[in-house]
This record gives sequence, C-alpha cells and structure tokens, in this order.
Amino acid sequence: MEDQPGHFNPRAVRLDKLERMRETGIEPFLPTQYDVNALSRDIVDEFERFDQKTVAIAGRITAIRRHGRAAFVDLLDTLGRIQTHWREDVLGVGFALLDHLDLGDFVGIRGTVFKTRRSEVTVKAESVTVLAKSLRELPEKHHGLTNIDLRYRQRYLDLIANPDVRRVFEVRGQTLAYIRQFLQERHFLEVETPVLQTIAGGTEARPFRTHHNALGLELYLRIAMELHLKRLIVAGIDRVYEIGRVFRNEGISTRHNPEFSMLELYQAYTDYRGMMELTESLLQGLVVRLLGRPDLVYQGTTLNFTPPYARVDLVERLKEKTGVDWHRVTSRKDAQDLAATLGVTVDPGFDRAQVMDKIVGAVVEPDLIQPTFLWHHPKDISPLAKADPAHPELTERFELFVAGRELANAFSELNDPLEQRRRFFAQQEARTQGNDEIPPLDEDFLLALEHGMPPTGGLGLGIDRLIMLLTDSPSIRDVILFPTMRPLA
RNA sequence: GGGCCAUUAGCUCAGUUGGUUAGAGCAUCCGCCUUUUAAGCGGAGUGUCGAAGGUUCGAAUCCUUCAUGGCCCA
Repeated sequence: MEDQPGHFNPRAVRLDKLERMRETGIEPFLPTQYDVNALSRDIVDEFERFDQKTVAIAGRITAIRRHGRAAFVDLLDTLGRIQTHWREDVLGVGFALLDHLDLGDFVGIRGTVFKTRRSEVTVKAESVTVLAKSLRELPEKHHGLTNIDLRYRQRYLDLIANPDVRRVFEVRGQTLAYIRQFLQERHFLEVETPVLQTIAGGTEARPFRTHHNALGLELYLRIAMELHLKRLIVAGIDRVYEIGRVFRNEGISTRHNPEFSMLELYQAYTDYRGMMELTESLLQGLVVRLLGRPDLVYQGTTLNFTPPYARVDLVERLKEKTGVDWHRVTSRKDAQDLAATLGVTVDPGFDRAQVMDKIVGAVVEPDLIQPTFLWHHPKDISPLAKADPAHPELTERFELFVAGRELANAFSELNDPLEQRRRFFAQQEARTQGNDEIPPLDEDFLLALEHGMPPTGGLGLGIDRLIMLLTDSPSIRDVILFPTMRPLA
C-alpha cells in the first residue's frame, strides 16, 4: 500500500497522512477560525442545559477508539476533555477522515449532546472540520511525561499530558491578579522600571552583563527594583509597586533560577510596621482566596497564615542558638573563626558581613517554619534600611520566613542622603577587596535622595517561592514555565 | 565547584554474574468490530542501549573521558 519503512517512523506516517488528506481536498492548515460556542467542562457540568442541543467545540484529539463504522474520539480543549461519537451513517464520507487523523490533531466538531449507555456526556459529531495537523506524537497516555528534563524543555508537552501542571500556572496567574487587586484597593500605582541598567544595585548579587551597541555601553540586567522605585517615592508617587523579573548571576538549584519574579512595593509615610501589617493582610487574603482557608500543607507541613505572625529578633536568636553576640564579632577573621567553630562552611573569600549572614542562614533560619518575621537586622548587612533609634546598630528591617525559607524582605527605608552615602561608601571597601556582589556607588540615586524622600516603608516579596508554597511544589522549576536550561547541542 | 544517581523504541519502563538475534505496555502499521472509555480481538515489531574511547573471544552490562539532567553538599 505504502512504503514499509514509513510505518515505523511516526513523523513519516503523519506526513504521509497529511498528503493523503490533501489528496481528498482537505487543507489542514488553511482554516483561520472556527466558531466555538461551548467548552468541554461546561457541557459536562451543565449537561441538563446542553442535552440534545447542538454545540460547536474545538480542540486536540487525545484518543481514538474505533468500533468499525463508528468511533469515540476524545477532544481536549482549554477546560478539559470531552468525548465525541463519530458514526459513518451520520457523517457519511466525512467518517473516512478518521483514516487521516492522528492523536494530537486539532478538529472542530458540530453535533448534538447526549449521554452514552455508560452515562458519559458525549457530542454526536454531525460535521467535522480539520483545523490543524500534528506531525509529532504526544506523550504516553497512562504515565504522562515524567522525564524531568523533557518536562522543562518541552513544557507544552508537560502541560498537555499533566493536568496538575496546568493547575500550578493557573494558581500563579490568579496570585498575580490577586496581588494587583489587593494593591489597587490600597491605592498603589503599578509601574515598570528599567531592566537594563548602568549600575545594577538595590541589593547584593552578581549581575548579568550585556552590551548596547549604539551607545557603546556596558549594561547590566537589574538585580532589584529598589533604587528606581524609591526615585518614584521622591517623585511623589506615594504608593508604588512593580511586579517583574530580576536576574542574578548565581547558581541554579531547587530554590534558585537565574531569572525570577519579585514584587517590590513602597509606601510613603509608613515604616516596617506598616509593611508587616500589609504582608500579613496580603498573604492571609491570598491564601484564603485561592485555597478557601488560611492554612496550607507544604511538603507535609501545615502552615498557617493567620496573623499576627511571630517575631524573632535576629541578634537575640543568634545569641540563644550559639552564645555569640553579633556585635562582638568585629573582624573578618573573628567571623571566619566563628563559622569554623559552628561547623558552618563558608567561602574563605567572604567578608565579615557575608560570613555572619551565612551563619544566620545555617543556625537561625531553618527553624522558622510557620510564617515568622525575623527582624532587627544589624546595620552592616542592611545598607538601605533605617537604623532603630533605640538600637543604633540595628535596623528597622524584617525578613519573612516560611518553611525555613526567606519569602519577603522589608524595612523602613533610609531617606537620609548623607547617611546613605556613608553606608554605600562603607560597602565600597568590600567591593575593592573583591566582593563582586557589592554594586558600585550609585551617585544618581543619591542625587535623587538629596531632593528629599518622605519616610517610607518598602517590601520585596519573592513570587516564585510564594507560588511554590501555594502549589506544594518542591522545586522553583515547577513554578516557572520555562526554567533556565543548558542547551542540548 | 564537589559527591551520589540517572540516561535502553515516539512515551513509560524491564533487561539476572559480561554470553545466542535487546524486551513489555502505550503509541504506530494491517485486518475485524456502530454506545466504548487504560475499549476489545488477530497480526506486524520500531533501537547509534546518551557520546567517544578502552578491557574482553564476547559489552546495554566492566573501566575512562565527555554531554545532559536529578538529588545532596558548597
């Protein structure tokens, strides 16, 4: 009948069917539209309304069960699966189309809704339109696509084969919508600030470098939005936020992707306490809206987002855990020695602040399971935060920890331009000594501050980690549609 | 960057101590079947065993290097 070798080459078989389909006058890539008037899940859920009515549906063929002169064909549309029934006595010559169709092809079907003997809601096909041909096979139907590499590289197959994956990204979309609605109700303005920057500042991280040809300019991808959003506070936009991508040139792990999404917001005339209240309201409201209750289970642990969240003083907790007073560790050597004593392995090139941060990460943070504000960070690791007047070496800053991981970071924003200059300047020493996570001094930002910035509370929240909690996902790659991957070739 | 593990058909996976021609299910191809549904019945059997070297009479299996990914550590 046709060439034997083609029988075992799925793509060749499909190309052949495409040709044979064209020989019958059907051009599968010609249609530009199809008048859909019903969706799979609606028809199934509201069968009484649709019973014996004519519908037009469209989607991808996911199963064909042939029964001689009839067949059941499953269709997958954006809401789910629905069964259709094709009969030769109804479709006439149209029934022969089945010989040229494969799993994965798109069709539009007009027909009457009914229930089979086994009570499955089904559309009796009265006309079938080929809307597109698939030249590749879909993943196996029982096990889906489980190869993790392929799931990330060919996410479209993952989404077709694994409904739970679709659910994760629905939650992600709903979360972003909820956050925007929440902030709009509080009169925040959403803005967009530059991704390409001449100085990538606002936090400490190695940036990605790039180049602008026309300007002959070395540029960096942003590592935070902080400094631009604070310029907008100077500008008089008292409540401002951005949701967007930031880029950090660091390792990849189950908790780190080189590009990830952050919410950063700034509100004038409030401080870190206002940010605590906002954080608690936002998270509780979000969890209740999405999950119907204020708690959720993450990797076997129940987490309750009902305020108020516990507060833990960073320096006090460190002292409880280790007997060490942060303020007595004054040199890089002392810090390195302390790390060694505690069995915390740190890079020998780390400066004092980096080592202390690492120690806190190892001995304090893992215990913070329920939503907890770890606060009162020392000034020397918080260069953009206001000092606490009652404790000049500490700052009005907190990080929110959930399940042992940092979810948010907030503080009373430092608005004294002279003090800010001194803090930046103090950092530059570490930079000249080789700490390449310290950004260069940003004169342009200091110029803005010198024009006057009102007292302001600021908050940064990691969107990806939030989605991980909401969807019980163990890896950040499960909540990013196309995570960074090494190319195959 | 280090340790461990994985990579076999389009997909999901077996493959014993190194031993004949590498298997199964789904998918695919041929035939039958007009309410099935992991449809069924009969037949066909797809492959650079991740890549390249090496050991051996003989390698999917043992060794080395590399590639990609995963987990753990840094």
